[in-house]
Amino acid sequence: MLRTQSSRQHAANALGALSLVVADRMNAAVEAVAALGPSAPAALAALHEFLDGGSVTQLSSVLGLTHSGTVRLVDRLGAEGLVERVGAPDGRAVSVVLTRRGRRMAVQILQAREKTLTSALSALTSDEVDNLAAALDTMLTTVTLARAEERSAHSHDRPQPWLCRLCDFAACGRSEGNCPVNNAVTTTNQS
Amino acid sequence: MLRTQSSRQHAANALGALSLVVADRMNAAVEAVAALGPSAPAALAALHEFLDGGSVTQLSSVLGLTHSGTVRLVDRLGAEGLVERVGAPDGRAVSVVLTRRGRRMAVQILQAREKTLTSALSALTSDEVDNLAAALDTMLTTVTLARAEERSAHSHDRPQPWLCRLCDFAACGRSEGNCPVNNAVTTTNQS
DNA sequence: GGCTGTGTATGACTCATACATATAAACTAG
DNA sequence: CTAGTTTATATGTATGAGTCATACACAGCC
Repeated sequence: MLRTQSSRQHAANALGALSLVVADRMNAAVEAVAALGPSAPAALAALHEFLDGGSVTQLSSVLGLTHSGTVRLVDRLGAEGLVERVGAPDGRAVSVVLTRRGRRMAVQILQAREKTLTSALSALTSDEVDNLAAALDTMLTTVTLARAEERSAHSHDRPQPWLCRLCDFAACGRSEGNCPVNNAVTTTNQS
Repeated sequence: MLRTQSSRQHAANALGALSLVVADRMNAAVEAVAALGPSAPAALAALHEFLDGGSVTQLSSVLGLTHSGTVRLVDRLGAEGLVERVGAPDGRAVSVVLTRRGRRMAVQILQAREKTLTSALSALTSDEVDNLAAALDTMLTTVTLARAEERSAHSHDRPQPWLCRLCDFAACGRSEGNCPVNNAVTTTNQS
């Protein structure tokens, strides 16, 4: 039926517009907090959430940057007193740890992000939010699987940035098994 | 009730993650087509959809670039044979028009965008899509109004990029009055 | 015909990133 | 125990998109 077709098209278009504007607003809110390059907020959030004390290489793969790009980024963050390089047990590796300022800033970043997101939801009723959440989870699963497939199909192209960058792990419900992204990747053993 | 609260938080987080990944994928799909800078696809789409023959200044405000940045962009697009500068009736102005190649590329860009978006929707039933579309429209209205308010509040900061860049006007239903963004701005006389 | 505003282009610079290479530490083989 | 290989980080150089300040070109008005 034609109605279904055009309805899907309208939904697709609205999804594109909303994704663009929400991502724009998140990035703007988040860069206002940490105004070093586009990757800096994601780096701080990642360190705060699960990577504190990690290596530069780990950080680079999370951000989808080259190693050298990540080195420069850590340099900038270090110059602002947001992170520190400390020696790792492995002599050649480096542990990147958040300073107190860095952690505060990471928290601010996550709060700014959440503020823009809840504001977008503000006109929806609780029921609508629940329905929306279900659809979002389904779509996240779909997209996560699609990404994994693309990556394994032609692995020559550049590393993809981490899908959950800027996520708030507590809100996402990862530890309770409610994160669709995490569930999708673990069932197909992708990182 | 706590359940509602945490449910909203989960929804917000999922919205952030999905927006980020969908925007990433759109941009990736679209930059693969036109590998000139991040703004090039949006410029071609805008010219194709509604701005063909427009001036550099108009383009710059649509893209949220400075005028000079837009001049460089038009230079690049021109060097690739995607657009042409032709004299406008006003001697100082310049009409930026798509070449045949440029228009083809714009169409490809919109198709690539639509492909990533429908793929994200693919696991949803028709009913779910309809519900989702309603929620998306509501959220688009909310966000559009929030943007307009911010813009009027402190108009000193840099121009915001156009919310509907990369939109497919046919799919969005703008001409039938179904575009929530357009409806929101016209009721508050913003552009 | 000379001002004043509007539209476009150019030059010098910034900044984040990539690419290629260098250094240094750890593992492994003989 | 020394030599070669792998892994991790750092640096030098280049690129490319964008900004700011400015210059140039035309239009309308007095």
